[in-house]
Amino acid sequence: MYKKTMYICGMYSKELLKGTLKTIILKMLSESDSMYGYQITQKVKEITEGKINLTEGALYPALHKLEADGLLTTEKKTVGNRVRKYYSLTQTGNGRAKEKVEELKEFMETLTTIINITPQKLAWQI
Amino acid sequence: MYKKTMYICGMYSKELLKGTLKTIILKMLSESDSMYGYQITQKVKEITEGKINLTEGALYPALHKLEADGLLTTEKKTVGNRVRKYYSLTQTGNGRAKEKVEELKEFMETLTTIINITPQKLAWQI
DNA sequence: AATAAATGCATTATTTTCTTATGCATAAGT
DNA sequence: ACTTATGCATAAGAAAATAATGCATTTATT
Repeated sequence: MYKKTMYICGMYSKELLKGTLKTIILKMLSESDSMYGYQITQKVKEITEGKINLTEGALYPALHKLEADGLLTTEKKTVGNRVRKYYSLTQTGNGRAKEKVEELKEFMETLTTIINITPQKLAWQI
Repeated sequence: MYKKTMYICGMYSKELLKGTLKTIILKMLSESDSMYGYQITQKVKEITEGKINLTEGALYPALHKLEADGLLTTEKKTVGNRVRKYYSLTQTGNGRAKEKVEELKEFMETLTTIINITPQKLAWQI
């Protein structure tokens, strides 16, 4: 039996993670020379204290897409008897990583303004 | 001709908005007795200074879904010759709104920790 | 007066993206 | 022996958004 106990993606409503996956991947890779898929999931889990668990079904397609888009390059390394596929940012990918992180920051600021509005500020009708 | 110049959804990468739409809707409604669809789009646009423009194709299905889930009730009002469909939170919806906003806040905090990590903190290999 | 733009509802086809489940394979712990 | 962890990956299905429609009224512009 090769039953695999897959974590559901994160402790949050999974919905929220949508759209942020690629940014997270790019950010992780921008902080390291290279990482392999499983390593990314573990590192994200560690940093977020288990709050975000990337699923493989989401991660690998995303990595492949980023590679196809020329943002990542890959290199296979055999460690012991295991093959790891290391991903690293291309020059383009490095630029894109910065852009995406900036974009996410701005978006979070905007969301904050929505969340912080008080009934007073809304207390008028169009 | 009834050409409609629809805005692309927001100035941000549309991806990011995914998963946050319902939370935004619930938050807006929690600050007002009732709002109609178009009003929500305009209010969000105003608050975010044009950075988030909700599209109708996303908004209305989301509103209908929230209503079907018992979080919203609707009431049609005729203003002039126009019919507006006003949405307001049910008691359940009010509770859910608070939950979703809290969840979003926590998620943003988690994202911040990812974004703020420095190369130093990552400078080790698994 | 005619035209364009804005206001207001809504649906549909398509695409994107994620979840869930599956599959194989090795290593390490119990 | 069996389970858990490590490591890659694909595929079916669901979910949610985009983009494009459609209709009708009102307001602003020319």
